[in-house]
Amino acid sequence: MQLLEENPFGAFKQECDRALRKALTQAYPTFKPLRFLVEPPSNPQYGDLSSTIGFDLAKTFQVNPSEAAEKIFKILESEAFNLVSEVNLAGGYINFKVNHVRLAELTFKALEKLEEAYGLLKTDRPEKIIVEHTSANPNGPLHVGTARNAILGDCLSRLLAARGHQVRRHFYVNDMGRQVAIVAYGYRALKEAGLKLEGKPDFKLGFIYTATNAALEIRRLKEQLEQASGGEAERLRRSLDEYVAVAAELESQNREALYTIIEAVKKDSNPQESVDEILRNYERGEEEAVRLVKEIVNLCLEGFRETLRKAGIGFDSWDWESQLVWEGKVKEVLTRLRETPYVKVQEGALIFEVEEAAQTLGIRDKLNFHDKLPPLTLTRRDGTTLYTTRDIAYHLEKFRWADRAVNVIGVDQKLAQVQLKVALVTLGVWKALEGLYHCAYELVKLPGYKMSRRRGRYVTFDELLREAESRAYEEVDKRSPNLPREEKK
RNA sequence: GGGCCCGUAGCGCAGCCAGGAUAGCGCGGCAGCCUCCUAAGCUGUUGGUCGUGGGUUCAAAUCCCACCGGGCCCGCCA
Repeated sequence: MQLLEENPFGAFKQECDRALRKALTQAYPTFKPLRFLVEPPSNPQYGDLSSTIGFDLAKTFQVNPSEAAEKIFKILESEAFNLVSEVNLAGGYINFKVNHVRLAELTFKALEKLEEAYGLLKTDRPEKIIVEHTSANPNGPLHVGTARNAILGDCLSRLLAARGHQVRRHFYVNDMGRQVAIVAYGYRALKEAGLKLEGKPDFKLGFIYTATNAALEIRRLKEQLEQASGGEAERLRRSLDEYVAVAAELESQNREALYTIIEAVKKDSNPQESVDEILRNYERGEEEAVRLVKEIVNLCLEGFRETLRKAGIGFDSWDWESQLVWEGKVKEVLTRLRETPYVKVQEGALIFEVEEAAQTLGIRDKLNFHDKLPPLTLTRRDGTTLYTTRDIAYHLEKFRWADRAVNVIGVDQKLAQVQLKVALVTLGVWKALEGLYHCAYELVKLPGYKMSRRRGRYVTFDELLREAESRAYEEVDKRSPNLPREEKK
């Protein structure tokens, strides 16, 4: 018997449970226990496993708990046990003690047989699971927020794999966002000026992003200020001051690069439009835009990979958002959703009535969302798609292979994840109802410091790793000062 | 305004869904342990009004209600 060979304590537990069930069919044949009847007691002095069966019986049959327990206990006394060394009665409780000699013997045998796999109980029903995690925007280095995501996702993947599931780790490359287009704008300006930055690629791009964003914001705010007055002007001025401060900080890092970008924005008659143009051209698959954006995204991912390697985190697949769009998967989703009765056109935009869909499909109370579900905008008035719309296409792809898709994403995305689930079920992917799992985590908050990607204020994952390493070194050095330098890690 | 999540030892958390015995774990603190192989370790110990107040129950950290404190969401953003 496998349980005995691989999980001796589990066998002990099963033995107790079975004996109790057998006794129950004799003493209380109508009683139907719904879960495991034994659990570890609050205090080990009572035994190794314990059952509160007396109290459960007392409730259903209106009897005294200790009497009910005693009735069961009397039957157990004549039971021939293998791993149980002692059964005792204590009020409504029945406690079991394990035969330690036998258990130890079996445990050592199991260790010999399983070696490192000991204790990792395999599931009876292995599933194909895609864990999507990290998925950071490729416009700067990974920071402590995305680090939390990466570590969580990687741990979860390892646990699921250890359980015997078929796990694939995916990174969703968000290359169609406005943020990437902003980096592309600044990157192009530097390239045209023949300027090359030094350093780790994702850090370089992080600088370019923040600098370009600041330059664009400063110009936009100045233009708006010319026509504003009163409180509105005050608000704009405050915002402007902030970005000027950001620019001043960047100036101390790389003055030449910053001014090259500012000059480019100054010369541009409509820089915002230029950014949008890059975005549009990229979405269209226009050659030059594709070359530019792909170049910077690949550079950024190179930086990500280096950081993640240091943390021992790897991926099986890097899924590009653009691929979904260019292959027509997003269009297909829209076509199929339009055929459902839940999608309507509102002022030119395509709206998916999520609440209505959930109710009609009868999945409303399986969503764990108790407020009215707001509608989801699938396309803007100009026909362009939104993030969640592309995410629907992405998850359709995931579920072609996977039984389950786990998304490690911050709690702030809760609603979007529910909307995504409803959309998937609407498109007939019923396994998404149980299989799409949002592994939500709280956003990282640093005391007295507000992180902001746009303002270039963030603590990077690399810094965190360096800090962890140096603190570990310090600690080891303190405790054993005479060891050689290889004591690192 | 509506909804969701969180509040348990100095810090980080488990236990709550399916209520039971003296509320656990890690870190930290404190006290010990190296004339030989990893002390990068081990042993012991300290430490809690389970956010507050009601209610249900023989029994509440656990269920119900109210309140307090913190976070999040309710975009033609991602």
